[in-house]
Amino acid sequence: MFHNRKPSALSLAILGIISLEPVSGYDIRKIFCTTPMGHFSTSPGAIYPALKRLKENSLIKGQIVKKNSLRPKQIYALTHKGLETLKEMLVQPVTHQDIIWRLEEMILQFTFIGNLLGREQSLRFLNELAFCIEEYVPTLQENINIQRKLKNINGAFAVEQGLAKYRTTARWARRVIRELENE
Amino acid sequence: MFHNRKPSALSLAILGIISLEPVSGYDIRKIFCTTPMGHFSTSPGAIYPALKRLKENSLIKGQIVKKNSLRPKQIYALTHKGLETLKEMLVQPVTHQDIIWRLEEMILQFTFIGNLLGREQSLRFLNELAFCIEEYVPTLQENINIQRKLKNINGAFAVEQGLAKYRTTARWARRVIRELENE
DNA sequence: TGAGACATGTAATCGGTTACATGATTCC
DNA sequence: GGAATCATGTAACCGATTACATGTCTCA
Repeated sequence: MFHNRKPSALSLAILGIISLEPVSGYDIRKIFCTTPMGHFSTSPGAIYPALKRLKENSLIKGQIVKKNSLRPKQIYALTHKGLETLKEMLVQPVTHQDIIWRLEEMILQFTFIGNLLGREQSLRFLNELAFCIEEYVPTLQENINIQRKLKNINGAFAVEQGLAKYRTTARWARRVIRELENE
Repeated sequence: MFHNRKPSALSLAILGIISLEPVSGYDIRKIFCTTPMGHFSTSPGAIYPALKRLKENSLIKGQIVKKNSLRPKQIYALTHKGLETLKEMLVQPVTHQDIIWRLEEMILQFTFIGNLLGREQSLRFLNELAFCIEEYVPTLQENINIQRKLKNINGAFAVEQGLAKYRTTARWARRVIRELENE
């Protein structure tokens, strides 16, 4: 895992949550159920197997609270390897592909960058994000024109929605950059 | 399929594309590769199996072009059942859950509503979408306050991004409603 | 002492990703 | 006749969903 393939968004979210403070599987599920992070699944059938995989790959370790119980409760913490892996993931440059296919995951990454890597990396990340989006916007604009020429009215409207969302995200990034710089 | 479970977003996209005009699998893939609809996979390993399933469920039928060939080329069209199924999916009311978990899919649906069901249904859909989003916004706002209280600075910023995106989508919907009404 | 929240998990199924394989057509 | 593009598919793998199962603690 993570050597040969990208982690799922859910695994990343779990690693990030655990990096803030050690928690149990149930705690993680509660966070997913009560915050927008729940966007990446709230199902125990996804969360517990994901924890199992992370543990098998030595990215997290579980401390068993109630011993001698048929229902062992575990508190998970990052291992050294887990922390390094997470940090390495968070310093990766933002790519064109990322903003097309994984924008939500990028925002998730930003959440953890502040805590683990500090302001400078947050700024680096936001600048790259804004740059990639601004680079992508003309492509969408062109696509709107194509849809209009094809008389695909709703299609053109739909792409406009995508465009508006990207613009909003770029503006958000620029605003947060200013706020972080003025601290 | 579709009797007992929701179709995947990819299946819906394929049905919608075919509803516009009969096309081959390759044509579909080209559309995915060259438009933002590609958000729902561009991989032949997803598209061809999806076509196969749709065909097995009699939602589409394929007309074989080159007969007696080892590589039969097929042009797919909706069956009566397929058209009815698609229409039925598109008249479903927009729910709270939809805008949290499937917003992109909702926009995709809007693309096809105009062609298949006309202006009135487009307006119905957009009104429901805007209403659900506006209902959801306060929840996000509250979550931002919670994150701030927890001193989770980047977390608060991240939720702000989600909020801004929802607001943008609601404004987009309201704007498109006005444009459709003034036609 | 029973209800409900806390807490952890498994099994069946399904669909997407990646990588691979292969045939058909076009054009130089 | 070779390269590129058109065109259709399969196989291994993986992770998410749904539904189910079960144990534990708290408090009225």
